[in-house]
Amino acid sequence: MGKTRKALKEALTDLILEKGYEGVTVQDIIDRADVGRSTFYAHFIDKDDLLMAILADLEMPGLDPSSWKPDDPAFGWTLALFRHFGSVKRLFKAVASSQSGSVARRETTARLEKLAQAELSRLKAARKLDSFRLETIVRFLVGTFLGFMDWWMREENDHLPAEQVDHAYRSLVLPGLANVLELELELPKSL
Amino acid sequence: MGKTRKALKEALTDLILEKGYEGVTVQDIIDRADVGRSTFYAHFIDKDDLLMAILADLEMPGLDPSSWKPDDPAFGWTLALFRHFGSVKRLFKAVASSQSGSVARRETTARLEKLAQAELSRLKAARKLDSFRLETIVRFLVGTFLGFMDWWMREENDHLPAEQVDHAYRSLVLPGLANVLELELELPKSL
DNA sequence: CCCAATACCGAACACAGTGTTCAACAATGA
DNA sequence: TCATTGTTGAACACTGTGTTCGGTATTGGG
Repeated sequence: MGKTRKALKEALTDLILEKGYEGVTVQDIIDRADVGRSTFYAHFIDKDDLLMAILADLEMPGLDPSSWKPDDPAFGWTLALFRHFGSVKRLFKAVASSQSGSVARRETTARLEKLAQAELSRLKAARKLDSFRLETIVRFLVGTFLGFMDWWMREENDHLPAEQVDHAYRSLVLPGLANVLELELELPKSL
Repeated sequence: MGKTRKALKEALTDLILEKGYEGVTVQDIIDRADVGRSTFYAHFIDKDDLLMAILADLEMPGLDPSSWKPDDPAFGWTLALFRHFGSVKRLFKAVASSQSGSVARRETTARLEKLAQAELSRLKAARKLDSFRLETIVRFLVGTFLGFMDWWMREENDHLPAEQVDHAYRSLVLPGLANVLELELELPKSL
């Protein structure tokens, strides 16, 4: 069941971590995976396609808006999100860090924006917002989230527990949200 | 006075806006600039080098931390910063948008981080912070700033006045800052 | 005005990487 | 067993990079 595919995905994952997505050539990948050149192209259209396949392994199980209850605390799921990405750290670093291919970054951004959008429309406060302001807020939430992820994934910080990252995220991001939504949120202090 | 250099810089600026940095070839540039191939390499090492030269035109005059008074309002200069980048919109889009070459993006980030760092160390509140927390906050400030810039520079939004962008930035970002620094800031409401 | 320094030109080249093709070989399983 | 499916690697055409070099403009100081 896809031994070659798996070998190729692992090879690219490793190589990205070693020298960055741009620096990896198809030759590097097939050498590392010990696979023939034509075999690579039998499985994937190109390097980007392989990257997308790796990205597909980065599912976000359980982070499904349809499972949210109407009276869950606002943005209570950010910790689960950090935890999830933390559990696939290696993959995330290789695939969605700001250094990697921008294809994967866009994909991840799009998924997170859906999540944020769903949450905002769940809160009654969002009704007051026109689509313009709503888009601004969604971008803010997702942009800062990925910013924290990038920071977390750096060598110096990747030992930190998801709880601490989430705490920092909430202390810095949620107050702004509460401000513009005129909403009461539980705000962690102190960092 | 560098007529050829200027032609090359303008050519690349145009071309980035048309098809993105990655998609532009040296051939494209010299065709557009009507310059010989070897002439290009007589002036610049490669495409990245030319990009850096363009970046150098993106100075931030007057945004010099040494000119700040001790009792200026905290982060009072963000509007000036948005105004400045707005005035070189075309250049910024070509050079420092997240779609362009990451070289320039890193440069710009580094410059802004210095600015934020200077401001935080000016505020007494920063003394309470260890370097770890300080770095977190700096990254938050700069990350969000560039996030707002990217958003502003999009086709649909680039008609907005700097004041409105700055207002949105301050409403969303400063509350978080006030929270973790336990600081009183003038917070704009509403978005 | 002259002419030498400097800037520019463009063709040709070596090189690296991409993506395709093809004939042959290997593995597998009904 | 044998047909299917997966794999191999060499050869190829192609695009783009960066260098070299002989020759041609431009230009500014004497």
